[in-house]
Amino acid sequence: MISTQCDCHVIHEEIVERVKKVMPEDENLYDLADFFKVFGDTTRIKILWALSESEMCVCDLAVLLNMTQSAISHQLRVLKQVGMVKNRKEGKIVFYSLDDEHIKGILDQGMIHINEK
Amino acid sequence: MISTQCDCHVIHEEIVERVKKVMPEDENLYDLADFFKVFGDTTRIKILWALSESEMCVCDLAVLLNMTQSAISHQLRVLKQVGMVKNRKEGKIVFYSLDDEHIKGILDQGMIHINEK
DNA sequence: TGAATAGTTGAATAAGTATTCATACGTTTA
DNA sequence: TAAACGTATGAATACTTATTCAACTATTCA
Repeated sequence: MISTQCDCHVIHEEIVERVKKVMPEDENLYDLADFFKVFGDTTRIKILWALSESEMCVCDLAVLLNMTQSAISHQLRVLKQVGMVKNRKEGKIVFYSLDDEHIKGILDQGMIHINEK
Repeated sequence: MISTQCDCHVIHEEIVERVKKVMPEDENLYDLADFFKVFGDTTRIKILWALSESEMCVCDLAVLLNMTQSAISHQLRVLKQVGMVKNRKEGKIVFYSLDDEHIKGILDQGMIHINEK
């Protein structure tokens, strides 16, 4: 037992029990946090936003974001691992594009939200 | 100029220019990443999910999440700073609740998304 | 007033992560 | 085949951040 620092949860027992029942499984909440974590980085946000507009190669993205190819490549790897982008090879050039039709919607909704605040 | 490692962006100049035009301001994208970053932590996700069900005091949350009051308190501070939760005091007890009606919708949408994958 | 309770806070620690650098890989072209 | 190009990758570094610990505030109650 970690948290027995105070006793008011005994008084609020009904509330705590009720909330406990509607809480999703720990594993799902962990996955959910991991999902949002991907959007919690400016570089990845920019890459996703760019790709929502057009397929682009690594070099294009590096120029667009004014960053090194290496940094972009590392982040593309993260995005591919979580299934948000896919790629195709054309000679030496690797073109990346979105692999999830919900991405733009999520970005848009987030943007609407922060503009409301 | 950071990224002049390759030249294919010259060939793709039209694409890069077009994407550049639709990209939101850097500041907005930074804010957007910060917004999602809040959801990118299991503890905060759990707190938000719990509060979406019921107002709760710090102690209740600590018991529910099996964490120390201190850890919960620190995260509640973060959530309050970004305007996601508010609190009211009743004697010694501080009750927290959601201060943003979109939170539950965003959590739900995220959950639907990861369950689809 | 003094002890107990609920919560907050600052500093320290530990864990995670974004970028850089150097290098390696695969493809094209001279 | 050698050089050049576009990309990927591993290790190192620097930075961020979640939790813990100890101390502190504010409120209640005996």
